[in-house]
Amino acid sequence: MEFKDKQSIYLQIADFICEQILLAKWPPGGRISSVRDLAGELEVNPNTVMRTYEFLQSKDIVFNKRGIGYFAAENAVDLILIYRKERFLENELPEVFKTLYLLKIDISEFQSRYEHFLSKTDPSTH
Amino acid sequence: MEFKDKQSIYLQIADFICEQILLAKWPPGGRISSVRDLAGELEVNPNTVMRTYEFLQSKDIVFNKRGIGYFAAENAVDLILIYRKERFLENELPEVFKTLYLLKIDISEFQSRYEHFLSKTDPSTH
Amino acid sequence: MEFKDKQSIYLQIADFICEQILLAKWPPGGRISSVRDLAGELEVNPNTVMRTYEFLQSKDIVFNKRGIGYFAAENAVDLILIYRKERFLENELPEVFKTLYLLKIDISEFQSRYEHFLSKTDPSTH
Amino acid sequence: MEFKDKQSIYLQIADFICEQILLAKWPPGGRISSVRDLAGELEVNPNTVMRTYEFLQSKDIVFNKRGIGYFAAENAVDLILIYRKERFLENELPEVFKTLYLLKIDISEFQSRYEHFLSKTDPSTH
DNA sequence: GTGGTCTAGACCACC
DNA sequence: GTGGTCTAGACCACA
Repeated sequence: MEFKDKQSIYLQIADFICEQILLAKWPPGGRISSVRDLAGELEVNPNTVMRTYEFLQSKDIVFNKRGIGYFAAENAVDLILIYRKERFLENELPEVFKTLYLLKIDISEFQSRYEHFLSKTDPSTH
Repeated sequence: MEFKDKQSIYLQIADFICEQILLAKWPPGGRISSVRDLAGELEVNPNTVMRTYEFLQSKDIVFNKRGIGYFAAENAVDLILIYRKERFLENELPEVFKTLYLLKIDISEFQSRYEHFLSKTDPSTH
Repeated sequence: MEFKDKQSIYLQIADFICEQILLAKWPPGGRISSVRDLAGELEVNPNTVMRTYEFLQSKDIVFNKRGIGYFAAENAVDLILIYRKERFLENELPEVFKTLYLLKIDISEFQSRYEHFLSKTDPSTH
Repeated sequence: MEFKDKQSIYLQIADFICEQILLAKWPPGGRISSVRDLAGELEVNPNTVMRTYEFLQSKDIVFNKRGIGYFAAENAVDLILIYRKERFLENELPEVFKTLYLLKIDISEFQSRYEHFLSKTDPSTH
């Protein structure tokens, strides 16, 4: 996994984990990778993964069983959707709207670009 | 002016200045606020504004007349449009698409929210 | 049985066993639950119960007959009282006093809460 | 400052800071020690203090001004009182009551010990 | 094996 | 100067 510079690695890992859960690759209630395993897989320091897990635990998206490991919460999908939707609608979307407006990008151009994106990502919809 | 945590203050100020120019509130070729004035107005350290001006100068959007002050470039609007459009299409838009997809936000919901945004921002279009 | 995060599980089980003995639910000199049974009942790993028994054995509160099982010591009640009283007066009480002082909780409030606690726990005193 | 073994250092530092604020030694709204300074003073690693500050920030007890430092929140005293009172009433007090009951410690003995504690801590009340 | 904490030291962006 | 992040490596308690 490659990381971007603009955001801290441990938050990028958090987003990655949330996506795995949203896409049902990691089942709610199930055990998730151990700190050391995930660190090895992503080629980062275990402390960095630890930070990610602490962050997600503070949001109740994952929880810990002592000596056993971390687990995705049963309602993890809902919590992630709430958390990301809030972040998106409150912070990101207004910025996008402002930029569309300032750059005079038409909604139809936006739409056609989105359809192009979809056709690459999720061919099943076509 | 309030600043967000996720992005550095000097870049947020740079965006603010670009918007003023795009919206024709600060005319191309005209003198822009002095470092000291703008710092006082935005309640930030003058060094921070200085950094913003240096950043914009490196992009040729503003220039400096020694001892007099900073001025918006004649072609500032074009430069800003190029700069922001590139940033938007390359970096921001893919993220937005991914989020729309993950959160299952429909394009029609996006569109109606955008129209609502427009009606608040620019009543002249209605 | 639910366990708290702040203290290790095997010590919480030790306290649980001591309470059973103090409350005369497990008679001194009598056989106590097998490691396997108690582990099943509390839904923990047998190793964890094993550790509890070893800990209590090191304090002479329980002892082991090889091949038969664990037994509460004849003088278990006295030992537990000495052990817990020491821990309480030396460690816990000073912390409680400090908190009462910092939070400005009056002794009368403390007392009324204690009476409420007693009326729930041990109705025979009323 | 000396630390106990049973609780992690960064949480002990958090309690220490809260006490400073409760005792009005660190004024609400005022700047608190920088990460490095406090680390040097307490003779711990800066990362450890950093963790404390992150923890307190997550509870809104302190906040950060970028590049300037950490500040105690204006309503820090209230937040600390709420936080500690909740922790005390929900977790610690029931344990104390149970112990008083199990060890058959009389409330009058508790009270006299508390008065002795007060006379050492806060002579002004006598 | 699991997580949790701490240290040491580095580098960075930012004010 | 400030905080923020990351790495490396160590040690510990716990299951």
